[in-house]
Amino acid sequence: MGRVPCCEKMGLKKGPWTAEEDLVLINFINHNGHANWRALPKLAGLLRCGKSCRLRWMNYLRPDIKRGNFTHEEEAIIIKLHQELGNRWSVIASRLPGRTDNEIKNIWHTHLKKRLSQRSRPEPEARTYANETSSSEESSPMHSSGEVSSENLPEMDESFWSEVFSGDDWSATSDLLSGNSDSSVPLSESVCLDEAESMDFWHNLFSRADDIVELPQF
DNA sequence: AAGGAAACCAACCGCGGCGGA
DNA sequence: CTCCGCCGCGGTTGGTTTCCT
Repeated sequence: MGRVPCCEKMGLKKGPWTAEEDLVLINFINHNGHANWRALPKLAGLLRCGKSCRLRWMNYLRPDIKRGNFTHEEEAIIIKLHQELGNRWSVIASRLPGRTDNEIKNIWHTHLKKRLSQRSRPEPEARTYANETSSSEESSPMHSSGEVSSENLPEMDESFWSEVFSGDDWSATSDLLSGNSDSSVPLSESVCLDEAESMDFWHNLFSRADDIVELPQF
């Protein structure tokens, strides 16, 4: 008896999501919604458990997610709400539009908790999160919340996609995207994006993927 | 330049709550 | 009323990246 662990079934994939899995999930949800997470991976043709799909969507792929650094205002809200609510991350997240409970939880454990505990002491560290956030806008592209304008992005027309998604050969696509392909220039190299740009690149990409990538037949 | 330590964060696990049968 | 299945939540892990010595 007992609950069957969600990924215990044979053949279900675990670990980091690939770009093509993301696309399949996004396309499926865009077309069909996510009324039933349990059934979704099967219908979408993903070798993932529903839980994993839900987590990926909720924490990373949702279009309304705000990426990038937390502002001081957001941090203050988190601290305040945590004082009021404790570890009720989903409630806290609901008060911060665009932020996920997972993200808030991570920020809390990695920065805010530490900072609060150090508050009574001076901060000798050269590299504190406060320093990062205060300087991020101007100095750190990785953490910048600034937008990468679409004109900076590579043109993603049909030929781009036909190159990236050549038929049903997803592994080749993966190789191309990850730069493992020895037969062509890796995408990451050819477009020379830093991390923040990549993020926007993928957001742009996802928003346009609908028109280009066919859903698996089911 | 290299190796170790610390930081970061995506993803997994397991439990509790809720709703339908 | 009870059981069962699903969803959502919070805690935790582990791989990767960055920093420090």
